[in-house]
Amino acid sequence: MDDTEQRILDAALRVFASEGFTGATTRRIAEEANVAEVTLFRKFKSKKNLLKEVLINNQTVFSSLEDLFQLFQNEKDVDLETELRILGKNIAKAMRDKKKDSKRRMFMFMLFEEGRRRPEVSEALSSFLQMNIKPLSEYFDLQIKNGKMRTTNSRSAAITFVSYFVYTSLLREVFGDSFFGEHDEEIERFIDIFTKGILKVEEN
Amino acid sequence: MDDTEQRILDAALRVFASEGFTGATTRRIAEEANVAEVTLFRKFKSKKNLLKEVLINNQTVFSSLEDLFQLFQNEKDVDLETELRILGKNIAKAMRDKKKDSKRRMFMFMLFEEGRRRPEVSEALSSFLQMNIKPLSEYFDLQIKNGKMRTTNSRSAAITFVSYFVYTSLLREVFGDSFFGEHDEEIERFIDIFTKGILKVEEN
DNA sequence: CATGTAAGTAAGTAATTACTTACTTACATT
DNA sequence: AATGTAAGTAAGTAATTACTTACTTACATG
Repeated sequence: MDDTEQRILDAALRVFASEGFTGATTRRIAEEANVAEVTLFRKFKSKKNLLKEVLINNQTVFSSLEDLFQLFQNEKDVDLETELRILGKNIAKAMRDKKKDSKRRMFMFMLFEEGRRRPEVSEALSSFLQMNIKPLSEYFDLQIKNGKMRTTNSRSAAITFVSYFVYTSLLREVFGDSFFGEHDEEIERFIDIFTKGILKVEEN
Repeated sequence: MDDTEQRILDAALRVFASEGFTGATTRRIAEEANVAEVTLFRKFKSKKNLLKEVLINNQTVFSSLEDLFQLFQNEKDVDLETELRILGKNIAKAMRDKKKDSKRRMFMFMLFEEGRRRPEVSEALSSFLQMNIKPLSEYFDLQIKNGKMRTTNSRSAAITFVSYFVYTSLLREVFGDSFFGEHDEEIERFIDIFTKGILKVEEN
């Protein structure tokens, strides 16, 4: 809505993401937003409240996974493995491409730290995570119904899937690409395991 | 070695874990260790240096996964799924039981945050993660050789396995047990997916 | 032109915090 | 008994930080 407010919110997201909540200073946020520090306090009473507003401001944006799924819901003739492979690569691509997304991921990560101490934060974080896991669960339920997926707990499958992407994107953020090799190949291997499992199947 | 030093190191681990590096104060650490603040500075020049020493002090302790594997290396007649199930539950148990471990996990988690800004920290963290992933990879390589596991990239398998436990233990730490249900059941379901995959297998 | 609004400038306050200095106490070793 | 060592006490410094107050400037609207 308000240009100044939005600039402060954006700057806060960036600074919180890179410095953590405790490490972020209101001065630095104000600088980054090109406003006087006092303006920040006029608009958002306190630093704590600013964090809360950043959370509210980004709630819809955070649920980016949801969009990606809409691509798939209707096509019933593609096999599941291919579909997941495409999905995985899209997620990875979305993570890699947008610099803004990197900030958002780091912000989310900061929320984990902060959430341990502040219940409001952990609540917001929880609902965000549910937002990612829920559509994935529903997608898996659909696949089970369509007979493409064996009967497993869809939520567990979703958590397993999300675990991998959250964890590896975290590692990439901290260590750069040195920790593993090529992004897409790594994902291929994960999808292979996720779909087919690691067990050797006896051939009859 | 030195009782006082060790008490400070232990206290630092706890406080860093619960407050983060920036949030932790030297006063609080000193209190927690029952020493005068000045003693802390005499022993460990600076707060930064204290973090470094905590890292060094806990390097061996962190590689707890390694111990768990020694249980398995020799038994060749147990099937892989059962073995992994037991391993998974042991990891979960180790995470749940020891309060000290909770602090260590949170400390590790703090390192992720801090590692983005301090290369020495991310280095230490990296070598710790390798310590967990490496024995697991080797274990998988052995299973492949023994014909119990199909040929996949063992490192990818290890990362997938570790992802799940890191991510879920993180969630449990932040949200308590409310986020998912019973620990052991959840792990059963993960192992089921990890070993057999989610795809429906055509029956001939 | 008058008034209200959104923003800035400048200065400051009170608390916190990493870290220091100077001196003291308690204890162990020679 | 003398000396060294590890620890404490007390006080303080310089910087930072969240947040406030008082006043000013620029602009838009009636």
